[in-house]
Amino acid sequence: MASIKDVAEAAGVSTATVSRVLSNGLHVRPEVRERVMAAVERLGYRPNLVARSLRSQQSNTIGLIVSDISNPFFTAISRAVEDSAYEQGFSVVLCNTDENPEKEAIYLNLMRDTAVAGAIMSPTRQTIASFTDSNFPFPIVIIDRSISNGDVDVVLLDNVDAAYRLVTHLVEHGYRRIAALCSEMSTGLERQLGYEKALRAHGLSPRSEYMRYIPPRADAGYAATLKLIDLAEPPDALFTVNSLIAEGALRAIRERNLTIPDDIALVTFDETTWASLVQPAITLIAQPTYEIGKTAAELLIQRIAAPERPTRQVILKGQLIVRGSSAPRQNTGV
Amino acid sequence: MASIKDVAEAAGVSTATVSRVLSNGLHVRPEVRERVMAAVERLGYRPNLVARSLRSQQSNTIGLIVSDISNPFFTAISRAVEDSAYEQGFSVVLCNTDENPEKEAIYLNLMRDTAVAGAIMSPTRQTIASFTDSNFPFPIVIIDRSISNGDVDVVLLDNVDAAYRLVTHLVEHGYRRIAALCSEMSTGLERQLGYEKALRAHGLSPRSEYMRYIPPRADAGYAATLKLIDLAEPPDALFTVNSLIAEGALRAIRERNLTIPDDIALVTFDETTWASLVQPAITLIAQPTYEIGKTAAELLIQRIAAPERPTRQVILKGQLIVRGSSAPRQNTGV
DNA sequence: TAATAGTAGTAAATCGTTTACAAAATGTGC
DNA sequence: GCACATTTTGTAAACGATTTACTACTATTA
Repeated sequence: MASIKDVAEAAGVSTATVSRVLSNGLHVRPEVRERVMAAVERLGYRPNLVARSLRSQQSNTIGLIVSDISNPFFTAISRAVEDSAYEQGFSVVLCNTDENPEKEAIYLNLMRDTAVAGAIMSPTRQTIASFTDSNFPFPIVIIDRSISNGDVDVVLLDNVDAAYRLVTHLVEHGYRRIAALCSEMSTGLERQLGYEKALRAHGLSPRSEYMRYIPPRADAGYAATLKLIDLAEPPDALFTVNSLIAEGALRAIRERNLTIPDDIALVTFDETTWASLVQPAITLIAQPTYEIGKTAAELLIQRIAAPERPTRQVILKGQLIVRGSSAPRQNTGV
Repeated sequence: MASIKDVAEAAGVSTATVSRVLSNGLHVRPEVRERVMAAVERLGYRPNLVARSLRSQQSNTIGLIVSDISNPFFTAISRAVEDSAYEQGFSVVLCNTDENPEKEAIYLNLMRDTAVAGAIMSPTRQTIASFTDSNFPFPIVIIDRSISNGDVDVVLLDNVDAAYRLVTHLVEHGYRRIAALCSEMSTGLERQLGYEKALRAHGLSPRSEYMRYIPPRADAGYAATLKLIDLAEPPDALFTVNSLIAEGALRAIRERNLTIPDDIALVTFDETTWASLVQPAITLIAQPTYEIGKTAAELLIQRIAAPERPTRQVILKGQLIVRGSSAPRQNTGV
């Protein structure tokens, strides 16, 4: 494969001149530039990005570190990140952590060792706890989860507000015994906050037996929902904090032959294909996933260009999409 | 950040010795090795992978080039690829082509310029047509689509067989007017072949008005299904070649207030969350997506280690999952 | 004891760029 | 035609690792 040396030789100039022609074209006679370009063309020369990266101490690669790309939320984000990166001439290294801090640490080290230009990540709880901005030798944008200590760029949903609106919607539609399936991620906790705030705002008090912390997985949502249904006084509505938990909940409700929303209403976070296809369709808060990913990529690329600019926290609002799963409660009161 | 030079200095040896300690440990006195390791530890030294890559002319990165990571099929594959890569110490660069040959070419050039160890790709039609194995300076494994010319590693489904079984299942359940929504990808064409083969094997002849070529998108599936439904003699079953088309088909069927399977049966390819959650659930051929991705990654990594080994074509069978959307046809014959 | 083999370590070349600096060429004003 | 500024070009040193060629030392064997 032709190197810059070959091009220089073929054009009868030094490598420095070739480099100048290719980078900015400054301080090069038009005639020489033509000769160089011709040689580049003829030899099919393409700059070696590894060498460039070594010399310039940075690359055009960004890392995307999420818990699981199979989660539709992160799938959409990754698509948005990759699109934006492509537009700006960056490429994306994909990393799944499975919420495992060790895996996460390994990936962060990899980022460092390969001199990435920056990374977008949804950190595990441990990392959030120990986070300080000086940890990393490259810029980072945090998505989805909030970081209390540390001055970083962040893009996330207004979770408290979103949960508040979702639960308020349930109350307004006549539901009173509203149970919640939350995860222990920061996201889940904030949504719990919004849930409780909404209950209180409408004169209802949170009941501990209606509040469960579970891992964000369908099987966990399934198991927890069965337990809720089997309570002496089962809930008349179920609030879940993500689509995987909701999926499990739906399966459990179906298994017990309950009707949505007559026996129990179901609302959740995150728009998915299935949420609009099942009958009744599911009421939910749609996160602007594509926009989150796009914004994160833009923030990152801007910071790469200007490391000293002040950090930004972008808080996006969710969109309440009302569907059949939370239709106004018939007849029965509390 | 500490370099190998700093470590060498700190340990009072040359950089070559440090390198040897870190790579194989050969020809180094235990005492010296200890000193070096201590220095590595103390300085928190981590080898610079860019430098290593430049010197060794290859990296531990592999490319994954697919049409769209949002397609659940490719989401699952990417997860499997990333898992396998992680286990073997490789990282994955994600590329979406949107079936655009130019984007694909840009990505392939990027792979070359960054000296990736290899790539896994689902090529666009144009690339399939012009494919020759000598095209690329790095190993490639093709997934999902078949390549006629060129001696490459390939992992794909036995599409003809899968489609044959799916359509045969419909026929056995009493359906006779079976329409097909195919894409023009090689995958779609092979599935069409299986569809026609199955019809003929059971004494039915393919009807051109029941055969549509459409892009693999939900909106296209929706539009095409409406047209089929509005035919003078509409089909009594619909065979679609992927989950996106099926999604559109389902929405169209719902819009026309038809009942599945009484008015029209629906079968498709690819297991998705929604296919098992809608009622009736959808009969389909589940591709072993995780296995496809895992196998592809393994083939690739093996070839990276041994470039001269003979190529392999791994053909996997799909799994027919029978559900309500193709329940045996009641009363009415043809 | 000398020849030989093997081990331990060093210095320098290499991978392909970019860039600071120096040198050469060109242009300008008088 | 000379001094000086300006533009163009080349030289060589990085970047940070690996690897080769080579030297020096130790141990083994006849």
